[in-house]
Amino acid sequence: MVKSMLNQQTALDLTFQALADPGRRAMLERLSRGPAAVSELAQPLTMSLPAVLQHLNVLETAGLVTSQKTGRIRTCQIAGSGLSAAQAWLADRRAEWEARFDRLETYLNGLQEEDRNGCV
Amino acid sequence: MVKSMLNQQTALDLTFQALADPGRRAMLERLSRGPAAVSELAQPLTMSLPAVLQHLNVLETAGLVTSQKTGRIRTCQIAGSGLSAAQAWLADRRAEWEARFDRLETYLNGLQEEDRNGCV
DNA sequence: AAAACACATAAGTCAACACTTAACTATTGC
DNA sequence: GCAATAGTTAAGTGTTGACTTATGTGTTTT
Repeated sequence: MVKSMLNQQTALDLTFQALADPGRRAMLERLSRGPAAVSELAQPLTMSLPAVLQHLNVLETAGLVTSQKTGRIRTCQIAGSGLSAAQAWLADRRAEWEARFDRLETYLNGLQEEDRNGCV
Repeated sequence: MVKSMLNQQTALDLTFQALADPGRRAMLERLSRGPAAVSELAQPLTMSLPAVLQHLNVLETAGLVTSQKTGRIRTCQIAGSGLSAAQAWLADRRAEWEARFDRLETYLNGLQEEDRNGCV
């Protein structure tokens, strides 16, 4: 369990790191609209093919993309599950923050109420 | 409009980059439970104070945290809006992916139907 | 006023990233 | 079989990132 927690933290590192690059995000955007070959992913990007391969590797290591090769063509697809860990982390933080925000609001409303009742 | 789009991409870069570090995520986790002073953020982390300040700077530049100084104490708080851009991007990708997945499923069901009807 | 506190800035180091070009390997089409 | 295609691997380079220590600046406390 301890190990899985550490792994999870590392997984989040890899995920957010992977998402931090605009080229990689562009690749993910393309893949979210359907599978694509490596050269298809490379086409809109202004970089060499080896560079694209390296980015692809980052995405695969992060579990955001899977690929398999048939013949001389490697077909890549997005891995929906990879995105959800990142999404969940963000949602958790927002939820906690908003809960705090709501409590603060309630507290302030309480103060206002006391004020109206002449309590100092 | 072009400029704002570029800025937004840069903003996502900064956001995901900021989220990629476990120390910074720890700081955000702490801040999602309420405001904190710099040394309070630093306390659980095994690094020097200047390092924490640098991380804090990254978080502020990414718009994930705000802070103001009163006296000799700088109080930091999470900026909920900063997280939402990242959340939105992830949600968009997932939505597109899931829509495609659903269409595929529908298509496969259609094939199965045809099969049952003896169509080849 | 002196000491302690809470942060801030500077400068330097070491590793990780994002590329590049060059050379190589397996398919596929002719 | 030979050439073109699609991807792969290796090695090198410049930049950025994550720290560090040393030193400096206001602000309280005593």
